[in-house]
Amino acid sequence: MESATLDDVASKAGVSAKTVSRVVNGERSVRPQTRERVLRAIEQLGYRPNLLARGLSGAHAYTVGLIYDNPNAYYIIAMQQGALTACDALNFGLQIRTCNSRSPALAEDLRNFVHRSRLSGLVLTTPVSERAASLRKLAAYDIPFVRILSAADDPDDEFPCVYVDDRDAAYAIVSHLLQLGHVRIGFLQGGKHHHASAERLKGYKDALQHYGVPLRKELMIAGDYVFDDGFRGARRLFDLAEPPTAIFGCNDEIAAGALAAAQAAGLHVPYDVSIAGFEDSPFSRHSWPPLTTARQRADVIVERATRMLISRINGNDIENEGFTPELVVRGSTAPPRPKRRQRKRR
Amino acid sequence: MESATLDDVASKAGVSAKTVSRVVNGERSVRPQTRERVLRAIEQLGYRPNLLARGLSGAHAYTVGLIYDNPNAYYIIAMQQGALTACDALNFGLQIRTCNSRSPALAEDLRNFVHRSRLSGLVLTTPVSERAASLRKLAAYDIPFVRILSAADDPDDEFPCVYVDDRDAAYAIVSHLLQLGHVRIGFLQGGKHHHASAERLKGYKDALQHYGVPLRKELMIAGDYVFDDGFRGARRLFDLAEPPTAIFGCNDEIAAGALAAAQAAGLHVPYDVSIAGFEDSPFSRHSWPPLTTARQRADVIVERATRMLISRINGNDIENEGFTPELVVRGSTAPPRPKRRQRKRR
DNA sequence: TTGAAAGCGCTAACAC
DNA sequence: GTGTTAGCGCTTTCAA
Repeated sequence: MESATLDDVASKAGVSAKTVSRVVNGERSVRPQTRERVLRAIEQLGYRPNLLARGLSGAHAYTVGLIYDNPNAYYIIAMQQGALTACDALNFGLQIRTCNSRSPALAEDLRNFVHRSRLSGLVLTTPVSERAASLRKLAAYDIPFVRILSAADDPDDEFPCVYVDDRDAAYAIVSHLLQLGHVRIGFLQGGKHHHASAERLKGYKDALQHYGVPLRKELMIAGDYVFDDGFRGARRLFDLAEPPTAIFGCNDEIAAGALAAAQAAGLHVPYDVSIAGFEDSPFSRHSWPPLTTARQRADVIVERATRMLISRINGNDIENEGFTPELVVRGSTAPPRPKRRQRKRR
Repeated sequence: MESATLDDVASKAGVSAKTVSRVVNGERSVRPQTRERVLRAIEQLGYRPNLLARGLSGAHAYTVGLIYDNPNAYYIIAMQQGALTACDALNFGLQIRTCNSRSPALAEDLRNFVHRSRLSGLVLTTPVSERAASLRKLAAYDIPFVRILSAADDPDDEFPCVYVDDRDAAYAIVSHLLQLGHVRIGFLQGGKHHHASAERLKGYKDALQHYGVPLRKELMIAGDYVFDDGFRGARRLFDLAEPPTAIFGCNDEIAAGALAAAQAAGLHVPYDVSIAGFEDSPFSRHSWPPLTTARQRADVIVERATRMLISRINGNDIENEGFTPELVVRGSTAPPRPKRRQRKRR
């Protein structure tokens, strides 16, 4: 009942163990005909390589690490799911690890982790993937990695990546609000140590500019990706002499905080104020009203990154790829109340 | 830089490799004095056992599996955290796996998983842990496991477990509502394939009975542990000729659905209706108002279960242990509005 | 393009 | 109590 061994396959296919090993690992130097025979034997015996033996014997453990520094449970689960899908498909193991992306010893911590488990490489998610100095050290340690990062274009630098166009997605959300007729749109920023925060802010600014709406400092509130900052930030916006008619929170948790603040202030969403988030966590569907947001397929993105990483480890480089989160309109956004007449451009 | 090997430690301590192995694995038959010497050498060399070699060589891989069939991201993350804490402390690896607890092939799926990775044992969370027939098969396959289950008392059957007293916790929540003066208390049930649902229902009934409040069929609504069922169930309650003044949702997601339904119906929580949940997910703090709930320390519970499992694998059985989730009162519950005079007992 | 031999770091089984 | 020997299933030389 235990899985067949490499030797079993070898004798069944009438070749040596080493040849089977070559086929399993996709090495070139096997005659197609031989490869066929081996593959058939593998199929028939239901052979699956023993990761422990591979790892013990080889230069690396045929296992990749997924690194994150993120408190968002939904996001983590989605990423794990994506990484697992790729690893299962490619016969790799997966190790999961949190880290402190702001630690000065980040690169050393990751190196220890890699060496201890003899990992083949790392998938680095934001914001770990944005610590440039640490990345250079990792490269110097000869640790393969693929980054997931926030960028409007392929950075096309020395390190491979999957890039997510947060700017364009934020632009789409703010455009949606502008098209509904909103002019005063509050922006609750995310933590400064995420590059995505700056990108989303750019998207916000670009959209306003494109629609000819002047930027107002008092409508842009600093904060972090947490409920409480969304709550406090929104309250500050509501307290303005001329409060915004719409608020864009840099992620769903911030938006949920803003929603709570609106409710606490006796405001009706979306009639008194529209609120939009970012991420499409289940969270955004579980509020009332449900949140307009940008669907970020963390599972797909991480699966892609993991496949890129494993390909690289196997010696086949794959080109960088980009994703753009997609606007999802729900009940939390609606046209502003027609108090006084509002200009609507374009 | 790579970790020292067992042989390194052995030669440093002036003993054989096997003796070091014995010390590392906590076997009895080592003279304290020898053990001391070995431990010192381990310390000095910063030795950490190579899990791959252990697994390849030994009867099992010194790795346990955490099995769940649960869509709740917060819950999963908390469980992973707890399992990881225990595994790190005890030098075990951890593999994480979802499964379909209702599959007829559950036991076979788990066996394949265990054999493929040569796992040492499994931590089974609800509802996987409640599939009695599959459990018996696992035991027949000689796969060690520890269950986490919902029970008011130690079941004291043939299989080890950590038991969570959902009944008592539900009793506490309903008592809290009764003490506030609520008499008509709606109950939104959780999915029938979770034993916890039945336990929480019992707690609800027990509390009503204890306070002399008659049970009303129309206040108890069937459903599953999802937002939509909470929403729909609450709406049915609001539509009653005499709607409840309080609602107890079987978990936080159900309660969030009820909260949304209240808001959609223009009801103010807690002034028009009180709502309580169960679980203390971050979720319950991120709604408005925040939810009264029962704090279920999934991380602590799973850590305990994992430690029990590893102890058993090492041959030292540990007694079953129970936990009771603790009432957390937040803004979503308050005394009912004094419409007409309400009897208050006890 | 393929194969033979050696060994990864550890534990099992058995000796002493 | 402690040491010895063999071998887990695979990859890495290196040779054919």
